[in-house]
Amino acid sequence: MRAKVTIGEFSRAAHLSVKTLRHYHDVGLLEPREVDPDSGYRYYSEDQIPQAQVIRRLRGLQMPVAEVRSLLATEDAAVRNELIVAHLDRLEAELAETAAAADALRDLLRRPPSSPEVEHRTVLPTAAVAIEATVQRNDVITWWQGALGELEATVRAQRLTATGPSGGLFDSAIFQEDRGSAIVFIPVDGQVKAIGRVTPVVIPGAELAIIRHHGSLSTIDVAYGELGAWVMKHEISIDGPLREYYLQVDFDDLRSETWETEIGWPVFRADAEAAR
Amino acid sequence: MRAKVTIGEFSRAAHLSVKTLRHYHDVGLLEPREVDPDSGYRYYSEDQIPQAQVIRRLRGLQMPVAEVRSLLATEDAAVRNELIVAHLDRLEAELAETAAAADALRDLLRRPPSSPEVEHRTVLPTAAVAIEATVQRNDVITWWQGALGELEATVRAQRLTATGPSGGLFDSAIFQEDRGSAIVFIPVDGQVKAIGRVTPVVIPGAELAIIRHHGSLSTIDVAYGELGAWVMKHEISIDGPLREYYLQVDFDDLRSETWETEIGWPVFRADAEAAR
DNA sequence: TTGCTCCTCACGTCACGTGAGGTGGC
DNA sequence: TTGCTCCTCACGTCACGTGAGGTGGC
Repeated sequence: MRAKVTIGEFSRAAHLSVKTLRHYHDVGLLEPREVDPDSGYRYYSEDQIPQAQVIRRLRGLQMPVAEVRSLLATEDAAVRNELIVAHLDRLEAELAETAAAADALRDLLRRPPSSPEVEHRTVLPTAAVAIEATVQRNDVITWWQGALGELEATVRAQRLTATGPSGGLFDSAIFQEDRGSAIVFIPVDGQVKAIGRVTPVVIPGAELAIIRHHGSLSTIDVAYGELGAWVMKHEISIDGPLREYYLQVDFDDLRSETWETEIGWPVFRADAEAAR
Repeated sequence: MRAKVTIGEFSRAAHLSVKTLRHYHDVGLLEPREVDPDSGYRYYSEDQIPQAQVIRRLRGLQMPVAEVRSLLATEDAAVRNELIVAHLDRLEAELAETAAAADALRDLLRRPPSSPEVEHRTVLPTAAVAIEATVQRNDVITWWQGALGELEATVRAQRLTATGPSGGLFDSAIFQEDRGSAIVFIPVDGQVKAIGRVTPVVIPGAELAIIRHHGSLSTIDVAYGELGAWVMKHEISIDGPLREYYLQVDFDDLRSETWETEIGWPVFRADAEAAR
């Protein structure tokens, strides 16, 4: 025995508003079992309630409607559950991120205003193995981790010798337009075979203003801000990719306090300006 | 010495996209220090970077733009920091909520499909002390906790005797339109003085289909669904407020497994239908 | 002078909510 | 029959992103 009920009644049992149910019909997320062709009245069946509840739960956990829909289209219940659990795991990681960001902000508020120590450096062209890609701002960190891992594996496999710390070049467009070119590299000596995404390159030389960031990468934006302010104040900023050098790393924990990172900002006439 | 820089350069140092900076100008969240009246070019000052960074952090923590703006308008730095810390605390509570919701969903997926035990009950009109209000869906739980607390305090203060478990009446509109009337009550004997929000009322009688929900209130929607499906299937659902009775409570922890709650759904002709 | 940077609209996105104006069902 | 429920537009909200078409500065 299966009853058809109006949208209002279904709304009460599913704990979804009438407006929301109509919206879910429009976008094909939850279709009423029957629609009266004359009146347009939607009729739901009592056995659609569990479905509606799962939708409500997933939306409550910020899963996008499109994702919920494709998830529910999955026939195999086991696969479906796996997808949900995968989302929950991602969510958990995000929660940890947010909690860390909150901590970082609390720290920031307590931090005394520091006068940054900025150093000038002339960097010469350097042979290296590198991975390059066009990345979205939000994907940078994930991409960067994977790419550095692949580079290190390649260096080990080909028995190359690193001639300096690993680093990265980040196109301004990544910050200005949320999308741009990025390169990570490890300087090496000798003959390199291109494998996978890894290619031999020469990292171009540059005049850089350099600041050192101690600790978690989640607060590196502060160092960027200090360095940016400094080069602006001295009116020596020029266009070009921003650089990072990873002096002390801990790839297992990006929020570890053991990280030591240098940030380089392209400038001109370093020597003349340094005397100011 | 204070330099004026273009939007693009400021963007790199602040790690905010050019589009975002223009948007923040439009909505008055972060105004450039200077705007060229001819070209419309925006010029930022290097000393605006810390401000931009705080904005970026707060937005990263989902603080609405309007809230960020009013926060930054606060002159007193100590007050400002307090507001931020308050937001972080709220956020933390939300994170815990989300984590619990994720757990609840995992449970839901593991739960075997139960055949709900539904009972019919004729409830007689009952004298009670009560608090009533028009509530938004999102505020229901907060309101409900406060109101029940106030009721209990009143019962103790006036040395009244509870004649049954506390309960609530929730207008359908709360679920159907996200906003409606809600009442919480404690049945009592004897003379009652109206104090604060508390008034003496008679809770109307009703024919109810009742289901019992064991454990955390965060999964009570499942019980609502089961009960709703049951009354729909038996075609005896009628309009009227949904009811709850709190048999075992633990106000310190809404997610405690010790909660015992009855949900009542208005129905008609309970006896005739019960025979089906 | 070229090419890059900056500008202003206007519209799109996401997941609904709001409200007007009207009809259907018990 | 009344009043409640349901319907369909069309537009609003929030925080930007996208893209067209055009101008300014080194």
